[in-house]
Formats: sequence, C-alpha cells, structure tokens
Amino acid sequence: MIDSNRLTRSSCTISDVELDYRRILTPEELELIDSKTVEVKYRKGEVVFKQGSFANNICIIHEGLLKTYIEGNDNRLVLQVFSPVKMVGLSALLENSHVRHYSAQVYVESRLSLIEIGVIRQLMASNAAFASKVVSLVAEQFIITSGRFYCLTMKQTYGRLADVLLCLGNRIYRTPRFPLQLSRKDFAELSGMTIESVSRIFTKFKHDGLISLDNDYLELLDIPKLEMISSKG
Amino acid sequence: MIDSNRLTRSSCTISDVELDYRRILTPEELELIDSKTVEVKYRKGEVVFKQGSFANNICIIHEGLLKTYIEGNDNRLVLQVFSPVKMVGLSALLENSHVRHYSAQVYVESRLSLIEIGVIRQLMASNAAFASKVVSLVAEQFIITSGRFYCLTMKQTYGRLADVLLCLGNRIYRTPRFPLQLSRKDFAELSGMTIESVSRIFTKFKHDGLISLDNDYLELLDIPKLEMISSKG
DNA sequence: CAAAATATTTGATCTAAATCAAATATATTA
DNA sequence: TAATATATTTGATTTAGATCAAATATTTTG
Repeated sequence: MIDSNRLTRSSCTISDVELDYRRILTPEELELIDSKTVEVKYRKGEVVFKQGSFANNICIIHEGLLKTYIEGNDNRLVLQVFSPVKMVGLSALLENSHVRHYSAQVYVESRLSLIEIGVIRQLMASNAAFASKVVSLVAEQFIITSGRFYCLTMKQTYGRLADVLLCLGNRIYRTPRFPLQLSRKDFAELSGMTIESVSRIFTKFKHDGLISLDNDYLELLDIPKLEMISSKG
Repeated sequence: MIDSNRLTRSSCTISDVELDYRRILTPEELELIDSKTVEVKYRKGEVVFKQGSFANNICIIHEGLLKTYIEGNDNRLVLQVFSPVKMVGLSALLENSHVRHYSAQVYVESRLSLIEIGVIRQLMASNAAFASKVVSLVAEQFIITSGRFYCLTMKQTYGRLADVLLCLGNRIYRTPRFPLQLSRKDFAELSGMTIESVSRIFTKFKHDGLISLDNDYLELLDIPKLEMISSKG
C-alpha cells in the first residue's frame, strides 16, 4: 500500500519527481536551452532572487542548499527547501505575471544554473511532453507545500521540529549523521517557532537520546521515536 | 504599480487566470473532451472526492461553492475555496501518482462537470498550448495557496477572519452584502481558529460597525478598516 | 591574542487563543 | 406545537509558546 502521508502531512519539501527533462528534448531544443543557460556560484547567504522582482529565469540547483520564502512586513515564511538536483522558481510560469511571488536564498555555498524563462516558455509551447513534465513538477510543488502548510498549522512545536530533522536526515543529507549547516535561526524559521523554542526542544531531544550534537555534526539517534513525535503533532 | 500583495499575503483563494481553455482546443479536441465529460449536481455538504482515493477526473465548478482540504487525524486544513467557473483537482496531474492528496466538498448545492483525467493527460501530451495553460493554472494555485499559508501562519485571529470576510465580499460573492451560507464552523475552519473565537470576533466586528448580520445576510460595512486589520495581522 | 560581535542557552513572565462550561438561540423532528 | 437536537454566544480557566532578560558560548575582527 502506498503512503501518501509524507506528502500530505509533513513539512519536508524535497521532491520525488525526477528532473529528467533533458531526455524529452530534441537535440536542437537541447542546444537552444543550453545556449540560454548560465552557471552561477552563490556564497553562503546570498539571495538568488527577490519577491517582487521580474522573473527572468528558472534555476536548477546542482550543488548546495537553498530555500524559497515569502517576505512579510517583519517576518518570513519558508515555502520550500531545495537540494540538488531540483528546479526552482517554476511558479513564475504563471501567465500574465512576470513577477516573483517569493524570494530565494542559499543556505551554503551553492552552484546553480539559470535558464532564461523565455526559452522555457518557448519549449513549453512547442513541446507538449516538456510542458507535461513542467505540469508534473509544479503540481508536486503544490502538493508538497500544502503538506508543509498542514504541518505548520496543525502540529505543535515538537512535531514540527521533529519533522524538519527527519527531512534533513532522510531526504536532504540522506544519512542520520550530517553536518550542521543551519543555525538555530534557520531551524526556527523552518519549523515556524522562535529561536528560544528551538533551543529548548533541542536540549530536550538531546536529553531524551533522540539526537546528538557534537562538533558541528547532528545525528538522529532514534528515528522511530522522532517519527512518532512528528505524527502525533 | 502592480500589487502582488493579495496573492502573496492573503488567505483568499480565488483565481485570476481565465478558464478559457476551450479557445485553445481544436474542434476535434473539443468533441473528444466533451465526450468524456459528465455533469453532476451535488447537494449541500456532499463530498466530491476523497483524499487517498484514485483521481479519475478533473472538476469544473459551474454553480455553487466548494472547498478542498487536507484531512488529518482529527482536523482539517482548508486549502482552497472555489467558486464558478474554476477547475478543481488539477494537482492530480502529478505523474506517477494517481491518488488525491486532498478532499473536496461542496458548501452549498453545486453543479460541476467532471472530465476524465485520461483525456486531460492526452490533450496535454498532444496540445502544447493546452499544457501551458494547465501549467499556468497549477502555478497560480501554488502561489495562491502559499499566500493563504502565509496568512494562516503569520497573522493573528482578527487579521485572518478579516481576510476571509474580504475574500467573500470582494471575490466570491462580488458584493459587500451577501447571503450567509457558511456556518461558524466553516468560518473557523477557513480562518484556522475555533468556533468560539470566530463568534467572539464577529461580536466585536459588529460592535465596531465593521460588519452587520441580519436575517441570513452578512454585510461588510467598513471595508477599508477590515483591510487594515487584515494587513496589520 | 584580546576585544567586540554574534549565537545559543536558560529562566521568568506574559499573552493570544484554546479549552472547558453553561446559557441562549435556532433548526429539526415527532 | 412541543420536544429534541444542533448551532451560537458568552464567561471562566488553562496553556503552549512567545516575549523579555540575562548568562554563557562561539565566532569574528583589529
């Protein structure tokens, strides 16, 4: 039986859809897309694009880690986290709206390629299989973000933080022991709480033997229990 | 200057993208799609589709009002509200996943047409302009739901309820005075709070002259002030 | 390396909104 | 129409988590 639980009720934002769009394109189309692609390196904390600015490209992350977020008056809501190899900024393909509806920023040094959005629109208009692929990617982002939405509005702080830790271990770093590249502030933002609450829950999790924190590495020691905390809310 | 504020920071879920996909299709394609479409009437409160079930159609709402929502253990998160004429259930177009990730239910008696999902996939694969249209619709849903996400996680109860009232007046009924078809429970679910909180805030809003409630009609008396409450959170 | 700046932890207090409880009001049914 | 069920309002109490405040730790910089 299939478990649709992760998508619908967890805060994890990592995609399952394969980014194998190149297979779909003809040699001429590949040449076209490559001629309109540049590769850019971003240093830790640099902003890739800003909410409200004109959207002139679609990004693919090849190395690193980045987040997309809505900026409010004095707060931010993280929409998604992207690790390699994923497409970022697809919702700029909304017709009649050439503006970013959210910002993007890298957590760590990252390597992205930027594809001119005009080419993407052009390929969508000429290659239906490519357009179908884009539908699938955007639909998945919708479902994933809805799941995160559910998590942040329905679960309590412990469940939300457990969720974020599980996502990091299972899907981003793909190992229970991983380098701690995120600050408490990043965790707070990701799990929708204050820095102080994150700190307190980390202390509790450490004390209960769920995680360990030693020289810049975080290890998930009791994944089943973390999963229980995540699902109970 | 364009205001992207409504989309990015309000709980309103009503689309701006025109549902003019029929213009895009050839006469043969129109015949095909029509041969795979049925019209169904739903009575108040009936469920159109359930989270976890197989997705075999895309819905278009012609009359009435419906919501999509994620079902948790003992709670629900309303993702979007749809009024005529909108497409519902598009995210089922995610490849390799034929399951609904959320449920849909009508608030009032509604008339929908149901289009077999296979036809939609087929048309997307053969007609790139149609597929591009679908990308635009799904991208818009993503952005709209993200805005609602922001609203429900960042604003306080007064702002959230003001938001819902403004959406009803401005975009769903398109008049400041409209029939009260939603219960307190519906409002509570829409604005992410308890029935008691809704009731208390309604009393306050009535007392402050922002709204009036008389025999089954709700009227927005002071829209600028409601907008201020919505934006201040 | 010391000093300054920044990040994290821990404790005390406060508060928005939930929960609990009971009183109306409205709708439904016999 | 009375009786029952359901929905709404209002008040009292509780609580999860924020805010405020101060003490470490860690990092950065001159």
